[in-house]
Amino acid sequence: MINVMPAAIPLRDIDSTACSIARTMTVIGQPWTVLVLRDLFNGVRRFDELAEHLGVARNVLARRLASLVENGLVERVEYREPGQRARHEYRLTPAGRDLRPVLLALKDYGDHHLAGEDGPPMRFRHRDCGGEVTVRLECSEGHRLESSDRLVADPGPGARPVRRLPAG
Amino acid sequence: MINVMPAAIPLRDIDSTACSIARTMTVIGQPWTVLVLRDLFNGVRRFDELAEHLGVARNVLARRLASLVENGLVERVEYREPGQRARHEYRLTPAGRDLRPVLLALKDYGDHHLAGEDGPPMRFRHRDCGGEVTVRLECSEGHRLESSDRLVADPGPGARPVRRLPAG
DNA sequence: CAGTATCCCAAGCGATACTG
DNA sequence: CAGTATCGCTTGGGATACTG
Repeated sequence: MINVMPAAIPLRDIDSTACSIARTMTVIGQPWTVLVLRDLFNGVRRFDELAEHLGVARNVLARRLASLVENGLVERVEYREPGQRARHEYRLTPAGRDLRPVLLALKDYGDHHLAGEDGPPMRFRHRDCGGEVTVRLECSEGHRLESSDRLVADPGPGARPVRRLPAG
Repeated sequence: MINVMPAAIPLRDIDSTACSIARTMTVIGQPWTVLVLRDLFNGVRRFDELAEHLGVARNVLARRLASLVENGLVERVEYREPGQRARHEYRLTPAGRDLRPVLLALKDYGDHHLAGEDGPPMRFRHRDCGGEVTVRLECSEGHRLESSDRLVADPGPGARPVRRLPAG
């Protein structure tokens, strides 16, 4: 049993933008970004391939990739196949690969609530056994949370009160 | 050991928009939407509260809430405290609550990669034991995936080939 | 309190054309 | 192949004022 400290700052007084969810959204929240990441996870790596598969304007794709590189999620790598001229490709960095649970959670939700009659368009499987992979909630004591209503939020050490404008 | 069928359609030939990730993003991908959901999860329920806490323009908030209601993630409920006049509040529906893993995955990523020196601004704990809750990847055979590179994607039953424009 | 209506303005998408 | 440059146009945010 872990001791739960009383909340110093009520949740609703925490600065809304100093929040890990908000911060992550600033990095992946723009249109196309998540789909670019999905394709990178799926092995689509070259600029033209991405542009065609996504159906996105090329300048937009260039911006998104630049932003992903700038944020350290993707790296641009030059490589040369034997006998070919040099090319470059985009690869997820370790930090980028850490977004896998986000994409998987998005996929799980879509499968459950937005899929057609045919079932999910894509599947993620465990490479070792072929079992279908999903996200689960689990606490540090090893309990699995079947339902998310056993979960409670409170402020952490980095919480900041809302900055209100000084009256006057 | 589950038998893994060979992929009928190569991954990169799957229609990019007929994808559970893309579908979920159409529902929660607009600016502010995820933060509205976060606040609803945290118990902020009334329009003005949301507007003030988020710092969003009121017409924008109205649009976002309407969209969430339309998509079945949120419901608008009228209620009356004794002696008060009627009010209404916004509540997550069961479908909306199913987005919890998405928000938690976003939070986990932000905590690991984008948090300041003070540590995470918010914590999710197991109501029963106080342990910190995180997302995990797990397969249907019960194996936990410590690293996401043990994961492989392939087309599911709902996969559709890219619709190419007929040449001509 | 809980929105709606209106306006202005900036960001940003997509198309197209161009470059190494 | 892999982008960059430019442009027109729409979307959509924010501020403000108004309504039940």
